[in-house]
Amino acid sequence: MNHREWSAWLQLVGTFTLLPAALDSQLQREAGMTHFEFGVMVALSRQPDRRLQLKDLAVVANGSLSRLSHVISRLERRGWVRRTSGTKGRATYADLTDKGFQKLMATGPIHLREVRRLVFDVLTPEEVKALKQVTGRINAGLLDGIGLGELGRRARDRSRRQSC
Amino acid sequence: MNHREWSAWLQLVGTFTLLPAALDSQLQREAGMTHFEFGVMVALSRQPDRRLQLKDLAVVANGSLSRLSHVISRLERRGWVRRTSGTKGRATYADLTDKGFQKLMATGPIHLREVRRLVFDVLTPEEVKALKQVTGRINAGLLDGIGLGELGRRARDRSRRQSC
DNA sequence: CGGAATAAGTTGACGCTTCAAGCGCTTCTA
DNA sequence: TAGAAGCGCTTGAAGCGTCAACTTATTCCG
Repeated sequence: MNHREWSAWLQLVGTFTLLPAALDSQLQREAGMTHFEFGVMVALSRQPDRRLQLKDLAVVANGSLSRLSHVISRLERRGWVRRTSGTKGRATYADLTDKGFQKLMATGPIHLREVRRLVFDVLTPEEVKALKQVTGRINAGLLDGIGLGELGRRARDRSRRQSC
Repeated sequence: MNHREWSAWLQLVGTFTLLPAALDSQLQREAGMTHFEFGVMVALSRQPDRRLQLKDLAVVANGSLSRLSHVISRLERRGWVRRTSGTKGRATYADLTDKGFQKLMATGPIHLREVRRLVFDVLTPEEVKALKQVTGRINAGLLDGIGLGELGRRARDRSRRQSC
């Protein structure tokens, strides 16, 4: 790891330590919700029928199913989301309620203003482009890794089982 | 917020959701420590005498004093760090023990390999340069915000006091 | 000098995330 | 068609972070 890489690494660590903390703190203060919860609600609001199966929601929101289940319970308690037992077997859907949609409409602009202030106001258009490219590549690797990891694990489990 | 910015934002959120999770998970599994704890120990190890006052450690590690106090307690329980009441008044120092240093020597390479795999292996040298530049600018803004906030608060408090 | 403000650090409670275990539908497959 | 395996989801406990309150030492200032 050369000098430039090390210094880039320190900066990256700084960003993913400070930025989520800043966003969470602001959303918590001004809207009583987490950044993750906000992301979940945004994902729901972008669907035509404002609903999504938990399994898919987990992928979109980059979270585990377990985490999502807890989060949906909290959002349900606040009346922003409702669980719906889907018609097909074990599927569970999360529906954004009207109250949840209104909350989102009220919160969105506040949050976006903060994002703009903390991120895009300090970057030139070329830097934005570079940011998108770099994070895109890192994420591809991360998601790839997960995919490979799961497949690998399953394959391993299967072969282990066969060998017994 | 235009289209390119929005897409860059989604990628950035993905990165700071997935990357810390991946790093924490690996460090937890293979070394029984958090990424933040690792960072704290690295910071200590870089000092000539392997010690740092908590207040300064907090700045270096991008964490609150409270968080640090808890973390140091945990590290102390594992024998990797020792608290030392400094000679000057209320200062408290954190000392990296020999055991802690050895642990760090054993863990460092494992972690760095993962960092390389997840981040630098997927980036070209130009992208590394861009990453450093962009995150550097964002962090400057974030720290500035804090700095301004504190200075602002103090100035406000002072002027309020004077006006009474 | 003496009291107020401040700075450094600690603590405990509360909320969120993770991890492991478990439950109940499906879908294979023998 | 019955049993096994897998999937989608839930749950409870344990660990970590944050916040607010508190303690103690220090500095400022009249």
